[in-house]
Amino acid sequence: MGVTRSDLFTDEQNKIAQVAKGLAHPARIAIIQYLIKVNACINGDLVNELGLAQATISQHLRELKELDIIQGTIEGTRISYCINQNTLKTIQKEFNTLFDTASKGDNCC
Amino acid sequence: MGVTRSDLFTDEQNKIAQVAKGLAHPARIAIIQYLIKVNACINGDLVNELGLAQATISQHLRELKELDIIQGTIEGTRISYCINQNTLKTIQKEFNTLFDTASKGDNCC
DNA sequence: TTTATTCATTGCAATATTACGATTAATATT
DNA sequence: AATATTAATCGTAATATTGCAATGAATAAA
Repeated sequence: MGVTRSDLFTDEQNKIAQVAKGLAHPARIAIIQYLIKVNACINGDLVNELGLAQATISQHLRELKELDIIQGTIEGTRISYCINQNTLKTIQKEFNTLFDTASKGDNCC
Repeated sequence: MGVTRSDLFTDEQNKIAQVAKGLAHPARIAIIQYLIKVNACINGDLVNELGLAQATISQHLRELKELDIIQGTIEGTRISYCINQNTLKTIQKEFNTLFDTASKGDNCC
């Protein structure tokens, strides 16, 4: 065990959970917020900004990149990272869909 | 290591990450969706619905309860669970705040 | 060419999460 | 009282995540 039984759930449920997992670390929230603020930056900037080791930042960036929340452009020895606004908009819609249906029901117990 | 350095981040960043972590499992998404659909249900209903063991469902319910996303009312030997709509609305606002600022900037790299 | 800069990757240790059987506690039912 | 139902909790195993030092690869600068 220790492994999520994703076979038991719908693609939609797995997808939302996966995105939520991508947002489930304050460093990754901080990276997203910083990228929104400065539009684009490199790994080294985030190391200074967040105070985590370079390898750790790199790991968080990879996770965000795998979810297509950010993208990177090679510039010599540097890689310029930025937000993928389309993905973020899609995620926002998915969360809102989940939340909106809740406010329609009667209250409860 | 293996422990999140939450001291490095703002309360807001930690809070959003914590909520995201609560949503970061398909079973918990499924529980939320099911509760929205049927308004209220008990642990046993979710065991049948999701196909996970009773102890596992109980664990997921506790996590959702700790985040105040759901609440439970004791009814004899049963506990009736339901969505806490206020919390869900607050969460929705927090996520939208995070995402909305992103669409204002220039695109990027 | 040598050195510096930048970042991904690897390997490891510490901790967290997921899942479930077994047990316990509490209330209903007979 | 004895039994059934329901769900929390405990203990344990398997796996995932977090963090960092060290290394490697790639380009830039001297």
